[in-house]
Amino acid sequence: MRDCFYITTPIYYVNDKPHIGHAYTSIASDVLARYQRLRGLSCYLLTGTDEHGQKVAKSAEKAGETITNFTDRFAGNFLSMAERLNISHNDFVRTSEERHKICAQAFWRKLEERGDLYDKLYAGWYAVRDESYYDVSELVEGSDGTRRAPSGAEVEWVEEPSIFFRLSKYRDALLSHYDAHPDFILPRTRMNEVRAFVEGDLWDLCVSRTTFSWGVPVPNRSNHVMYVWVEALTNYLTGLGFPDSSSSLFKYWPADLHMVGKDIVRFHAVYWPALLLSAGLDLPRRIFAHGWWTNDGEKISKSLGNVIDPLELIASYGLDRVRYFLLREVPFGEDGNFSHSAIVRRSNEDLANGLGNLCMRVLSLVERGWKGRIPPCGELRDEDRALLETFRQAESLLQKRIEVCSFHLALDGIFGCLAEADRYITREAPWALLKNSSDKTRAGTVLYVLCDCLRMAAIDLQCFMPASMSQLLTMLGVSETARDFSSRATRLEEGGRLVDVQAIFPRLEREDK
RNA sequence: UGCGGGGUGGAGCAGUCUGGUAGCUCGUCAGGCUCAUAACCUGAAGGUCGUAGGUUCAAAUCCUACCCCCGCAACCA
Repeated sequence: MRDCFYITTPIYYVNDKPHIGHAYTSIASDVLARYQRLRGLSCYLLTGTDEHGQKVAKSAEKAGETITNFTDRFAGNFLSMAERLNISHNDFVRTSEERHKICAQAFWRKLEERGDLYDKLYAGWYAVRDESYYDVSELVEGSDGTRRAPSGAEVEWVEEPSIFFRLSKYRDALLSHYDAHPDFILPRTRMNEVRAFVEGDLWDLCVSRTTFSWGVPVPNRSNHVMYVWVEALTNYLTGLGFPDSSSSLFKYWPADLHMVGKDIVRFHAVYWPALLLSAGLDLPRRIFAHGWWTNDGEKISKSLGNVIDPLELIASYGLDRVRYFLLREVPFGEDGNFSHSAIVRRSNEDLANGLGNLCMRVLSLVERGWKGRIPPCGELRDEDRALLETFRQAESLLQKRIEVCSFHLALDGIFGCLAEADRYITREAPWALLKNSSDKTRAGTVLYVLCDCLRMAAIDLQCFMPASMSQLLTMLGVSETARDFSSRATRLEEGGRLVDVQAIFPRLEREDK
């Protein structure tokens, strides 16, 4: 088995400030990265910004800034978002960087060497706004009688010398790859969409532009810049030092997972694999396309003014509640609805009443009866072993679910164990045992079992809520070096001292909004 | 028209791929506990799983037809 793992987020387009969708993609990727690291794999997580294209150039102009100032400013926003979200990325690629230019151009030469690029005078309908060409069959008539792209963008007849990539040549190779790797694109519905697209007519892709210059120049063709998508996708290689194959990072290729939003599946599942085949590089192992958020049932859009700022959410609720909510509330891959009442409810029911309260009821008894030291574990009864076994077995279930990005089920499984622990403590009633000095040994055993279960749950939950679970593990006296999955099999040290016990996830006031 | 998503007890959802006693959270009602973050535990009421056919020993789950709801200018995960 490979001992390393490579996960990427998309590179975010720097045209505006980060919103909940960017945060969502990054958090999901981060959970996976942390999970793999806790399993002992060396995991590389890459994120960054996409800074080229006519739209950025125009936005900068509109803002009265130089392009460099403009992109610095917005890239800074995305970088600081990553920090505020506690994203454990290893690198942050900006496509305006020199190393990216080197990478994209080297990649281009590979396509050229393969003979997959050719010149052709392009004559057709072009939408400036989409930076995309459209076949006449795709055009629709607008209400004013003009021709428009499917997106509604105005199109104009353009004739320009262009460079094409032989995408059509890779149609069969793509289809057989999909056949051989049914989990290449998840969820399955997205795979079906992609397959339908490829099974239809797959045209060659126009991959250069001469109408603007804010992009990576095509090698030896100074008046052409690369089509943004072809260039942008190569960021996943830039991050590993491509084309320097001696780079120590190159062992991470191919990517184990490209995390993307459902809107950019086609670029990742069709164009990118075809380009990689042409360049003679291995294909990524998986592409996961997640869904979108609505806000109180409404589509999120700037014109409706209901954009959700992730930084405001963190300020209101705290980071780990937000991370938990986003991944627990909705089956990953589907669209979901955000509302303030929903995040308050999740926080209170699951985190405060469930996990937080259980911790407090266990730890306060330990403080009271054993002066804050983990009690000795006496003879285990069947019910004790059963609970411990529940938590031990949770690991394999967690793995299966994380493997396919079923975050909501992964969390549900862990919280199901915690609910079992709540039933156990009620049944065993250690507070009652504690009243009788002859039963203290038994009470200690029950609490020991519970502390050990909390330890395992906290280890499992670290990837979702790193800061709070680190706090909990510290509280339990678990050393920094005993918090990975291999430590799960060890036992909590008897007599270990609890540290700084306090309520995690205090209840939130219900917000009726 | 088309494309995509969805219709499961009062609310929000899971389960549908791989058919086999209809499940979760919230809410309601009745008990219990009193260690705990007014938390926790037990029990109850409440659903012909959009409709109609079909396949099957068996269908929320597979097949067919139909009905209804949401989204589809731009920005955008």
